[in-house]
Amino acid sequence: MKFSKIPAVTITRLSIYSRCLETLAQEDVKIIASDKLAQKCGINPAQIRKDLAYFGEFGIRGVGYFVKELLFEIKRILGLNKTWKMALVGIGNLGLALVAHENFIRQGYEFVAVFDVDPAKVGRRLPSGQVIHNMDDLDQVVKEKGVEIGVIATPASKAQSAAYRFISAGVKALLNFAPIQLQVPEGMAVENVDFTVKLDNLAYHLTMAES
Amino acid sequence: MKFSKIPAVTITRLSIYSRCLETLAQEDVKIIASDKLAQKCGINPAQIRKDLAYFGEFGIRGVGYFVKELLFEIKRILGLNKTWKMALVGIGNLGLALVAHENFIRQGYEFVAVFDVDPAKVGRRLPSGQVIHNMDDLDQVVKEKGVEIGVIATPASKAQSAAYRFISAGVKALLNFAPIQLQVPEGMAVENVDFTVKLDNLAYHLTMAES
DNA sequence: AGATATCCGTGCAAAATTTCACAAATATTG
DNA sequence: CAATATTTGTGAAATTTTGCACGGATATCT
Ligand SMILES: NC(=O)c1ccc[n+]([C@@H]2O[C@H](COP(=O)([O-])OP(=O)(O)OC[C@H]3O[C@@H](n4cnc5c(N)ncnc54)[C@H](O)[C@@H]3O)[C@@H](O)[C@H]2O)c1
Ligand SMILES: NC(=O)c1ccc[n+]([C@@H]2O[C@H](COP(=O)([O-])OP(=O)(O)OC[C@H]3O[C@@H](n4cnc5c(N)ncnc54)[C@H](O)[C@@H]3O)[C@@H](O)[C@H]2O)c1
Repeated sequence: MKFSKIPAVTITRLSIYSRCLETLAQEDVKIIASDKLAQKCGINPAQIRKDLAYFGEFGIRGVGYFVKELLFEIKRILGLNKTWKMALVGIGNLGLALVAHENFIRQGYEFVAVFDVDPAKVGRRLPSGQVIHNMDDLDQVVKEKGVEIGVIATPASKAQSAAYRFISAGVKALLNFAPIQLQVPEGMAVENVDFTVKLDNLAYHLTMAES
Repeated sequence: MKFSKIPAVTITRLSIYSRCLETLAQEDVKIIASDKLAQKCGINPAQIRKDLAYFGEFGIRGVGYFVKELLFEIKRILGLNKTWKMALVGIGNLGLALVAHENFIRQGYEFVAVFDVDPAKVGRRLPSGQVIHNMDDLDQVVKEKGVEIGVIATPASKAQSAAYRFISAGVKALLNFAPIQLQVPEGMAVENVDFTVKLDNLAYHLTMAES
């Protein structure tokens, strides 16, 4: 496990570069310099070069980077040269939007199973094809389908227990939409998506700007 | 404008502390030490004290912090002693979930208007009460209702134009759900909520953990 | 009351991250 | 082909952020 010393922000930025490069590739841009890419991402150009330097040399001096090649390399680094299998717990308002979102599959992420406790929902088939499973079947279904990433979209009060279910089924990565800090064993990867934190940042900024 | 030297991460953490303190208040915990709070948030206790020190002294040595008092102070710092008025553009799958989310109002954020281009949607009233406006009315409605935060949930290709609309209507803060980097004038506050970036982080972690 | 334990606020050092600036490599121009 | 212009990759400096460790304030125990 060469966890080495690569900063988490670097990974986050790689993801942003990848996004940007995808757009450029669509626009049929062949080559791009770190300056231009930096401008597009709102990031310092030296930063981009430093980030890439953790993983190798991908550019040509005096020229720049081949868009497609760099995109391919970044995706390889991030592990996006495969499709990751996700399962969702809590198919409410947000869960439905997530499962319906067809961009995920294009990015290499697929919902292979969904779960809920609501008896009115369990057993129904979603427009995207998945049948809503009972929570009792989580362990079995997760193992059967080889789920790698667990997505939690239950009410906050149920998120921790949902996390435990995933953990004991052997899932090693969680994406949590509930506004709580999950307690997980060492070695688990947890990412929180928290809209309110972002809103609070905006509120602070607006409040400061006034004074 | 005393933008001072307060790190953005500090603001983000304040938001997390506030979340945690709210839970504690509900559990009727009166007093908490930085060590305990730190544990709950997965953060170093000195960090918490440092963060708070930017804004004043809120604790009592040998005792800790009064939960309710600290919560109040943090909310005041973040500017949450008022309700912020938001408008949403793009009432699709995600937009519907956002508008339906009743936690926002509890946290001090309210959707006072929603917009879309789809003629089939414009004019309809949502269960949460708002009528879907045409994009042409954005400028007027935003000014009329005093919208302070613009939320963008359109397809990525339309997000920049939606941003322009908000900007020219005088909105100073944007919450962007589309997976692109918005170009905005100096002084605007923009926060991106990007699920895929989070997923990419998980994918990287899982890929590394294997080797 | 004195001794002991707890815990905040903060100076300072360490660690992490960002940015600069320049050599080296490639391209272009006259 | 030499001179000039780009642009990467990277060491070193600058900046930011984190974490330690301790003085001082408060509480508790004997
Ligand atoms: N909707 C949003 O825009 C939004 C925004 C920010 C955060 N969130 C967070 O996302 C989560 C989901 O939000 P939502 O709006 O979809 O809520 P919701 O109430 O619409 O849906 C929750 C779903 O979880 C299911 N559920 C409840 N308990 C469960 C359990 N123990 N196991 C499995 N499933 C269970 C419910 O049956 C329901 O289908 C919440 O934590 C919310 O705070 C949502
Ligand atoms: N649904 C998700 O879970 C999810 C996840 C990650 C990111 N996103 C992003 O959020 C955004 C919205 O996603 P969605 O799933 O709700 O998409 P959607 O297609 O369901 O909804 C988009 C809505 O925007 C409206 N719209 C289109 N062009 C517009 C314009 N010019 N002005 C105003 N409104 C316009 C459409 O009529 C539609 O109602 C997208 O950028 C998407 O990439 C969504």
